[in-house]
Amino acid sequence: MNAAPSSVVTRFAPSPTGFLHIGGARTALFNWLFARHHGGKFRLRIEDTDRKRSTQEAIDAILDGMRWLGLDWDDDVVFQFSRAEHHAELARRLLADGKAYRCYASPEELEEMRALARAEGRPMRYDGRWRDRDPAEAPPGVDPVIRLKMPQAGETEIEDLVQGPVTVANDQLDDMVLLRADGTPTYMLSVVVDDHDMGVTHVIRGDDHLTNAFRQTQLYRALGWEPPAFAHIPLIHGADGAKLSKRHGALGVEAYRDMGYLPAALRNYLLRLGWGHGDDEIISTEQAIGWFDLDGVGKSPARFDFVKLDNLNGVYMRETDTAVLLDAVRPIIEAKMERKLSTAAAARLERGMEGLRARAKNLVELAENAMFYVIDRPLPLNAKAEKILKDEARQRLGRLQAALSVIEEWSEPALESAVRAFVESEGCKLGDAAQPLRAALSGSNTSPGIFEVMDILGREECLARIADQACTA
RNA sequence: GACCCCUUCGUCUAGUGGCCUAGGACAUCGCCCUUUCACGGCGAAAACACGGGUUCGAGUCCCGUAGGGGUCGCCA
Repeated sequence: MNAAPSSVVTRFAPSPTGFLHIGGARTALFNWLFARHHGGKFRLRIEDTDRKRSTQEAIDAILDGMRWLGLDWDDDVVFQFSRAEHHAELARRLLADGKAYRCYASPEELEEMRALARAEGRPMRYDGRWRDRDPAEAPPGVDPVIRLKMPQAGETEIEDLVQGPVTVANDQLDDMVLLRADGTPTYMLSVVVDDHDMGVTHVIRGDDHLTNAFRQTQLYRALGWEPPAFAHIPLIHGADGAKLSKRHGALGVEAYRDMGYLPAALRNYLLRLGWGHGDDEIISTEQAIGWFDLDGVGKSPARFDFVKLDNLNGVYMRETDTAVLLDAVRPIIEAKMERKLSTAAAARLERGMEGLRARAKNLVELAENAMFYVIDRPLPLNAKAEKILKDEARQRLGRLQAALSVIEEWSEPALESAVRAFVESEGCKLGDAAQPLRAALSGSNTSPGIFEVMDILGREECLARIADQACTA
């Protein structure tokens, strides 16, 4: 299980109590990038020691989210719970070595301790009452927890790769629980042992773990191990600067997928949240791997901005192959229609993709904008189209229908010159013909270029759609 | 409350003592392109939290204040 000490090993270690949320996704991305940049390993560990809250659905959601984001991991996924016996064993070893002790304080006692500390304005810590007490004084019938004997004087310093040197006085750190009364290991013990056993060299995680790093450093030392390098990245905040909540976008990555975002765009966005490389904004994954480093990570929390994500996603939409887009958008369309696309409709969709993708900022919007290519007549008109199709416009459409029906070659240039000639003869502006045409053909006031639309729809369908709206009286 | 951390345009950021008259991007506003909507082009407005030092010189270093965040579980 040990990796060569010289090469970089990072890990992402979510607890499967919910989906892979956006903050976790960024943490995973940074770990992945750092490992790939150094040609090291990126490993995945599921911290499922909380049996009451861990679920298989959450595990699946996290794995799916990682795959969707394109963050592949090395080696097998480690399930922390499966290693519990090993963790417990190390706690007992610490006990035998005199580096840990049994504590018989009841939950009620601890609560009193906290209440008292709060009342006196002191930090709320366990007072170490069983640290040096004779085990013979143990109350009968109480299962003890095992606590680590933390140093009581001096200070602990960590050289954080993002935060810089951070020091805390050891009297701020209480004797943490290693093994619960029921004999199961706590998170603090499990992370340290697993990170060590997995050969993790760099622990890159959220800022909320910074204070844990001090206690974990002491545990490493008690165990006789060298602590890994730490990098605590700032948390992501909501648009209003407050902690990210669901309302702010603290959603699972699958929610972003369902909203029509492209994984490459989300990756780019997340990368730029708290990390920068000069003036670069659009950064490919290859470039990100080449450029990523920890000292480019900022120290202050960043706010999540959907508007910028939308813009970035639009950029990626325009750069993505139409074939890829087609595959992604087709199921969305078929779900909307509740049936499969006919061959003819699929062909139109394919041809229309180029013009469509430039106008959509996400896949959902792309699907919506593409609907007119695949639905059957008569087309429903939206309010704007309805407004365009006044009597005058409908009559003009009737005359245009006649002009178009005799056209020899149904191609973009031929269509354009035919419409322009028609406009000439009508003595109106191009828009006076193009907009009614657009409304009749797409059922909306916006669409890709009208001649492109006509070409893709084909003569028969166009003429029929125009006839549906035209007034020949 | 205690401890730790943070603070450049509305937002993400560049900036590591003189290159800063503080740069880029998104958003906003104007103009151009244009059959619509996007895209694109050009331009505008917009920030060093505040107060003290240090220095010939500070956005960059130090101290304080204010504001924000994180942590204080037999959760992870």
